[in-house]
Amino acid sequence: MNCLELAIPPLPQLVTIGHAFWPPGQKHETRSFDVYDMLFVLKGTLYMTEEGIPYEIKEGSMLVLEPGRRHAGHRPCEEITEIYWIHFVHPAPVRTMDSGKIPWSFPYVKGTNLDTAPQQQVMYIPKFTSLHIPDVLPFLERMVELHQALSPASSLPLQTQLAGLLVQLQAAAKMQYASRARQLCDQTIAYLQQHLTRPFDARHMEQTLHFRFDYLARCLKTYTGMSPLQYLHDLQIKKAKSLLENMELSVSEVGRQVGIENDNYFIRLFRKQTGVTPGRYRQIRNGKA
DNA sequence: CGGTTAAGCAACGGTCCCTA
DNA sequence: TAGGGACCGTTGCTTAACCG
Repeated sequence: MNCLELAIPPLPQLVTIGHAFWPPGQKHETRSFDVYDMLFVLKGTLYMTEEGIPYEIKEGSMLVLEPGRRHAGHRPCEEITEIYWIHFVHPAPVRTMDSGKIPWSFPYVKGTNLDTAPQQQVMYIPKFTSLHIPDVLPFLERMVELHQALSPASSLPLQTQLAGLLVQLQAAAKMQYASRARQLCDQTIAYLQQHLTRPFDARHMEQTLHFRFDYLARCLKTYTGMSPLQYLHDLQIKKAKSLLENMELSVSEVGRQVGIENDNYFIRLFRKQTGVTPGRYRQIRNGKA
């Protein structure tokens, strides 16, 4: 399934939302404008074409029309068709990606107290997919309600409902189409993040995730290129970097905080991953190099 | 003198490759 | 998929040098 990759921040901003029942014979107008148009079909079928590509949006499906593209209804509805539409503004998608190839667990660099701008991140929404309607309907209904009684008290909740809906769509894209190997890779990453400060224990990981260690390691390597231990070290060194930059802890204490008791080993590992020793790294980052 | 870093050594365990 | 073996990385320990 194709997903649109949108850069955040900023978060998408809602322009309008609507709920309608289209009678048989009604067809979407032909137009091109600079907002995203998200269409959810609850009953019936809507026929939409975008830049010459036809879509049949059946009951329980959604389609995202992109800004700046020409879209039109290429066939009238054949029955009473219940739809929700949402218009929101946001820069054009960075790219379109197959959901199976999205690096869902790629770790972002976290902001620190020295940063003055948010780190650039991305979000994904499915371009065209079927949905579990009970998951998204509460968001749609609440948004219509808030939009109808728009006021200073409801405008922020309305925008947060849109964000919640987008979270739901992203989660659906991730879960519905991820292979078992991909899911196991994500579970392994979650395990490593949760057990960051504990000594690595392959047997405990097997028992927790209910798969043989060999298989879990292979799944992880397929999508991250790293073994479990390598991935764990990557997480530990990232956390150590943050502690060195932002806390007044000794190198030994930083090592302990990230789960590496042995000073010597911590320094060697840090140097191997970053090319510099922990003390040197702190000097460089604090501008004392 | 204390904190940090480097290096050598040995034991252990993980990884990789091959075979059945 | 499992097991065996070679290789290599990790880990803990020790010693020593450097620096403020």
